Amino acid sequence: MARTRSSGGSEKLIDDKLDGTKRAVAPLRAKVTKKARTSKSAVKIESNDTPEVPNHGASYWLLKAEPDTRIVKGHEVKFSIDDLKEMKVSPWDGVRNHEAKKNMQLMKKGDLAFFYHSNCKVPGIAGVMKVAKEAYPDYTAFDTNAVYYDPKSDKNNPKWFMVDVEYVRHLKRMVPLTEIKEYAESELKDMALVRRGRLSVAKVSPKEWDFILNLSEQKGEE
DNA sequence: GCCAACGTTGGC
DNA sequence: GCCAACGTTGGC
Repeated sequence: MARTRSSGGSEKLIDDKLDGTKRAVAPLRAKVTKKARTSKSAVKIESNDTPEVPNHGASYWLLKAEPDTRIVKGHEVKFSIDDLKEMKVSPWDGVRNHEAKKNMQLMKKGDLAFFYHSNCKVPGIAGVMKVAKEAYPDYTAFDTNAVYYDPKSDKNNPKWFMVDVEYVRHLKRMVPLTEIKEYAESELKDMALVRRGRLSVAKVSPKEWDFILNLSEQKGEE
């Protein structure tokens, strides 16, 4: 389950969230004083009421995609960090698992995510991206010709959602799954990637995030 | 390409 | 609403 390079498609079919969970609080840009734009009736954002999360309220995630071409129902499926780099921004479509979907619906614009390469010679974390658009209906589920068409998803009551992600960077060095597993009983013992291998969209704790970034900076010469 | 782990489906 | 059968994920 992963994003695939989708064949064209009307990207802005539906732009609004349909689940009504809109949250007014923008990711807090640290100390920058928020100037109300033209209107004094603009909502005042006072306090960071999510103090438990560092990095100013942003969260970290991990999303899996398959970088190698594979044929699924007659369609080529493939999406790598290089593809994302080329596209700059892309919808992350094709997630067909409820827990993964739920995680995508929790993503906030500006959150950071690891791009994980799965089902390939060397599975592992290849790069960093950020959430460019929060969850909205996955229109590929409505498209009878799409790989991940789901007849049970109705435009008026969408079953599947996606976010848009934006390329940030490749890691200096890809961090392979084998290496991550070396810490499965220590620093990364609670990591979803380790404990819930099949979940394609998972949360990453700030500590795990930093730990993996550190790994990627070490033994860098390849 | 095998297969373990785990998610989903459907009969009862 | 249990649970066996079935399907899928994804590392190896």
